[in-house]
Amino acid sequence: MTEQTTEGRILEAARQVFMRKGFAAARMQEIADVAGINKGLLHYYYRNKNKLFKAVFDEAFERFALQANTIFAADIPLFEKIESFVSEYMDIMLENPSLPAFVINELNQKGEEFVRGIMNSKHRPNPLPLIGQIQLEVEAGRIRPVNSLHMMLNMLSLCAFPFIARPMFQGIAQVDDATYMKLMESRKREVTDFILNAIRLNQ
Amino acid sequence: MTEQTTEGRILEAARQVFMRKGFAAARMQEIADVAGINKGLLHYYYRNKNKLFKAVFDEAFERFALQANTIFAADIPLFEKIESFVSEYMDIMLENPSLPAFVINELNQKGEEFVRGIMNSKHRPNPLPLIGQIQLEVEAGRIRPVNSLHMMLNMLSLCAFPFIARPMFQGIAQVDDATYMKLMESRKREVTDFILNAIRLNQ
DNA sequence: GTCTATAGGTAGATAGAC
DNA sequence: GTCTATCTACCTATAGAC
Repeated sequence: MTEQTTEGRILEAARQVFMRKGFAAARMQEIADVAGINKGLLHYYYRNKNKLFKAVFDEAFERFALQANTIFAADIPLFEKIESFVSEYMDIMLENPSLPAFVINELNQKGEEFVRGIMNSKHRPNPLPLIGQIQLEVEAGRIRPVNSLHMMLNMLSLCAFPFIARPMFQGIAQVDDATYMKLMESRKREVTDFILNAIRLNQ
Repeated sequence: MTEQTTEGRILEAARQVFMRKGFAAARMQEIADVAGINKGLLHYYYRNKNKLFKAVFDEAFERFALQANTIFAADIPLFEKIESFVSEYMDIMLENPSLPAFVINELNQKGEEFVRGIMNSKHRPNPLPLIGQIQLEVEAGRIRPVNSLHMMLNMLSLCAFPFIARPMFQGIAQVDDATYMKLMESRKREVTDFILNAIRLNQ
């Protein structure tokens, strides 16, 4: 799967290094080493560290936002939507376990300006369709009277947190990487049931 | 509330800068400026950047672990424990909103060695009492048959994630700092109900 | 396009005067 | 204890040969 073009190999190497170290601790030299090319070439393709980082970050962020928005806006019943959100969202993270922490960390450390730039991009997350749908179900009395904003936050929290807090979790639970992955796999069913039970009315 | 001793003012300044920028992006010069002292003094009190950072991080981590462990091990019924955990844990974070993201970010970026050191410390988080208690309730048939490890993860996720993902959340929901804080305050009740409803048996 | 060499700037840390 | 001055190392970025 190694990229063939130099530009592609640089981007792939940058992904690795930026995700592991974060922007501030990442070194252009290390990216060049991982890519197996000379440091000067990084500046030939991407003028400076910031632009290289932005290329990596934007791609990572959009992958998440796009997938999420597709599910948020899908025209299916709420319970099905919750199930597909949890399952599909956790699948993306399982394929790319360090991506969520990377995005969150950088949003926390870069300044407000950076965050504003991201949030004004075309592919920003837009949970409004889901929030509206939850509200409708509440008003129709078909689920418990939950606050729709908090409800959406709950869904995100339950899916994403275990990946973001992975080092802490593995440290506490004393599990190796393979076990951790299996736990995340089984978590899809567990979280779906948890959410559905929380909002289902007693029949 | 300004610290009187020089050492105290250094530590307070280091807290501010490290929490906002993270270890790698934090500058000793900025810490000195915030503390209103000379850069050389930082090295007089704390030999180097690493030691100063460790002083800040350890204190932050232990504050969280200690409070959590107290609740985890309390000898009270599960439903009360959930309620007090959510309420008290979110209170700590409300008093110190950038602390959870700081701890998580650094655990993600520093190497395995660092994480191992933290997790072997005396005051590491120990959720075993809570996990055992959940398991007992399940076996006794008093709550739904949830997986106790995931259940504990759910509690942590619902409380901590909104603070860790705060920039993203505020960006998406377009809310200012004051509104955000009010939302987190109301979230205590919302999350408690959410969890209890998820595990309560239909009577 | 890709390399070598190096400029230019900055960070952490130390030495030594007061 | 606190400051000034400075050393050394490293990092980003550029210039220029091939």
